[in-house]
Amino acid sequence: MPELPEIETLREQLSSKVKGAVILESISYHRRYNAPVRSGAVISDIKRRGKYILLSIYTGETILIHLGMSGQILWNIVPVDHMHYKLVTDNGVLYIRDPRRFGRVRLIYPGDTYPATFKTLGPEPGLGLDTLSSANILMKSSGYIKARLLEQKAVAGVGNYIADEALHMAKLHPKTILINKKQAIKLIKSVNHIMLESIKAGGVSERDYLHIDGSRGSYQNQLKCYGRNGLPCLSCGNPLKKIRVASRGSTFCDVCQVI
DNA sequence: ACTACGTCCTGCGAGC
DNA sequence: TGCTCGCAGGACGTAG
Repeated sequence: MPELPEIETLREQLSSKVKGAVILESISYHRRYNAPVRSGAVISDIKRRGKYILLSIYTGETILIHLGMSGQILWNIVPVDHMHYKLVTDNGVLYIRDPRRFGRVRLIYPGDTYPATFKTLGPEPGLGLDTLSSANILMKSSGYIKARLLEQKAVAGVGNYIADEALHMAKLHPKTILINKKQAIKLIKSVNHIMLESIKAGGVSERDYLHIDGSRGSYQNQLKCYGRNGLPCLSCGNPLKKIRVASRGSTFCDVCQVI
């Protein structure tokens, strides 16, 4: 959390606010969140890659934002605590609140290298996703299937809830190692479907995640697996179980989801 | 080149 | 009631 659907929702919401806005001040309250952009710089565009938000500036710099697991972006709402960054523009103020401080803000200059994960990041989800290509990437990787999804090489932006939901939809146990092509394609299609549905619902506001106006997403109401440990599986009624896979909590149905 | 693991962090709920 | 403990979890640095 926040995963790709949450970040995409924030990007959409910020788009009309920041495009063309003139930056007046960029203030860092913690070294992890720092983008020393000069006053007067104009934001030309807002993009997203995986779970990153990229604010492009006309002169070529990019403000790179990652929200870690508890980060929030608020527009014209001053956080009461855990405020680590503020971007003042002539159109409003962008605040970053992040209780666990796993997030990051940095300024990329033209010619600078992006974080290492950008190199291995897989394709973006969407109606045009090449499911066969992503399935092949998934089949070439090794280890537990849950860990392989979280590597984000087959599809970018997968986090823990999307991985758990997709594995449940594709009826695969998180500790599955061997999968055939049919299973791989089904899993990729599940990932893509869940991401698109979650974007439609404005993401999951289960814990920290909020929209830029402080309102909540609603996809948490459609989760069939994640966060439902002990509750009945919505497919078969069997109580869902929780185990640790790749150092992460993994909720699954040991009747529906087989290795 | 690859994989695996420790690190960063605070809030909250479980258990004693 | 009040304490401690463990978990929540994405990305990155480093070790092997």
